[in-house]
Amino acid sequence: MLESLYLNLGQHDALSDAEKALLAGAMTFERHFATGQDIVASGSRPTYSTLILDGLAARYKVLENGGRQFTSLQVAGDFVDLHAFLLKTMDHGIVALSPCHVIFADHSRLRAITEEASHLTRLLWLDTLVDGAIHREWIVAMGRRSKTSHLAHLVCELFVRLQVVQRTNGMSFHLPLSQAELADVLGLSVVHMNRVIGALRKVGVVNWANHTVTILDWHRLQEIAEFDPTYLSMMREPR
Amino acid sequence: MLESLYLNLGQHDALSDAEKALLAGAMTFERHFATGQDIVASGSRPTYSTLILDGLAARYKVLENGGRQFTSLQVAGDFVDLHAFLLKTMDHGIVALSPCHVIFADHSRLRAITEEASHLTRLLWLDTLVDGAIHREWIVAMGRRSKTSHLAHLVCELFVRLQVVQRTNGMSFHLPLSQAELADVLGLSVVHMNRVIGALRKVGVVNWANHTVTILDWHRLQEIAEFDPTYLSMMREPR
DNA sequence: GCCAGGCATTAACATTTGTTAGAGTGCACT
DNA sequence: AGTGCACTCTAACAAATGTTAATGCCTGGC
Repeated sequence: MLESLYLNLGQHDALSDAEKALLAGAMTFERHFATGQDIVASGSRPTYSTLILDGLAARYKVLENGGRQFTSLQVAGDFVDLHAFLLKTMDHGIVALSPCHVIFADHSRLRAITEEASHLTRLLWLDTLVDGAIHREWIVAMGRRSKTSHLAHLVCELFVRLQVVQRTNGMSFHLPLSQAELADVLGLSVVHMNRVIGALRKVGVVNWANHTVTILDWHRLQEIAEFDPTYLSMMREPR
Repeated sequence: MLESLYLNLGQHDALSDAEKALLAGAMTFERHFATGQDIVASGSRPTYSTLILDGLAARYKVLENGGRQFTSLQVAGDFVDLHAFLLKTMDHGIVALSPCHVIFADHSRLRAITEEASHLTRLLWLDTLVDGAIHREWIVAMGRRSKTSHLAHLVCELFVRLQVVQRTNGMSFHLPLSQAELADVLGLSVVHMNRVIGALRKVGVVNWANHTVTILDWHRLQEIAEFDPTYLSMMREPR
């Protein structure tokens, strides 16, 4: 059940069986969310953190003019709101972008982990630090990359992250995002989003149809994106 | 010496004297950096984390075309690279934007804190989570705010953060950033940065001269920015 | 099979933002 | 006082991006 979490945390450092048991023991009940449903509401003060077992979700903020911006995409094995364990109040919402199967980890049990299992605590902390590293990469992409490069970077990042939790299929992966939703990731209008996707298709490095992305030329895609996976900390080493 | 750190961490939850002593015990030597010097190099693997005692620094990445993007601004009381304690490898650089007085905290002693002081560990973790929350707010600003609103938001954020560590003077604060550097924060060209600053000046909510920002109409500035400080977690509560 | 609704795509035009170039300003150094 | 330099500010034009609107395609419900 928690395989994807073990794969996600375990990519950074070895996870012992005892630690896996502690994580499993922190879990409470499961739940399914339909596409478009809010998994966590902005302004709420959750007493548990949500782990995605399967599906795609996103953090987002909505502005007064109605504009929406996604600040992260979350896949299987990701805690969507582990930060709320200490931040307490959600300053943004989390929405299901596909049918999502999730399980909730109780904050009081996470707290017990911080008191009794320092190595596991560091791994959970690290998980939120990688989140932050991804945020920084998005800031760079939004500020200084061309839009084509930004999109290419997103494809690279998602491919690598999905590969860790075994949700890729060869060089393909499922990306159930409409162009309007993608526009809310890159901060573009829908029309321009369409142009940018067209441009990336035109260079021939990806095939993008039916919500499935197939990478045709990984090397060239990585070049266009200037993608360097260092920020994902995928090296297994003592933490 | 560590007053600004105590103020920064202590805004979220009470810091005991014992915890202050643990923090002080983690510190090793101090150092001064001149404006423009790199405090931490991209790609390095530091064995200590850097706390700013005074000055302004920034995290940044440089792209192949020479473009630079700042991903955060760090003020007194901030650890600029606490994340490197667990991420290990720096995927970005940190540069001094003013003369910086810093002190280094040894990673082995931080590790000891995670093993012996769970509440303090949570506060340090929280510190990095607030970092992440600020990143998300920047993503929203870059993607969906007008440039004027983005700039106004930055001014609000810096004012509030500097107030916590007592680096404001009434409604003024020192902001030693050239327009070119500011452009690397917002992801704009220098020319357009100049236009945007002009626009914010024109509405009359700030006075901006000699690297000093004075907020003339806080209420209106906050409105332009749609600034909601929730993300900074400034409420003191058990963590 | 027909229809309604969501989504992708394109066109025409408006607005924002970037680029290049140059003028003005203040300050450190001689 | 004169010079050089970094920074601010402006102008003119080019390129990127947004807006509005329309078209076509697919799919689920009937």
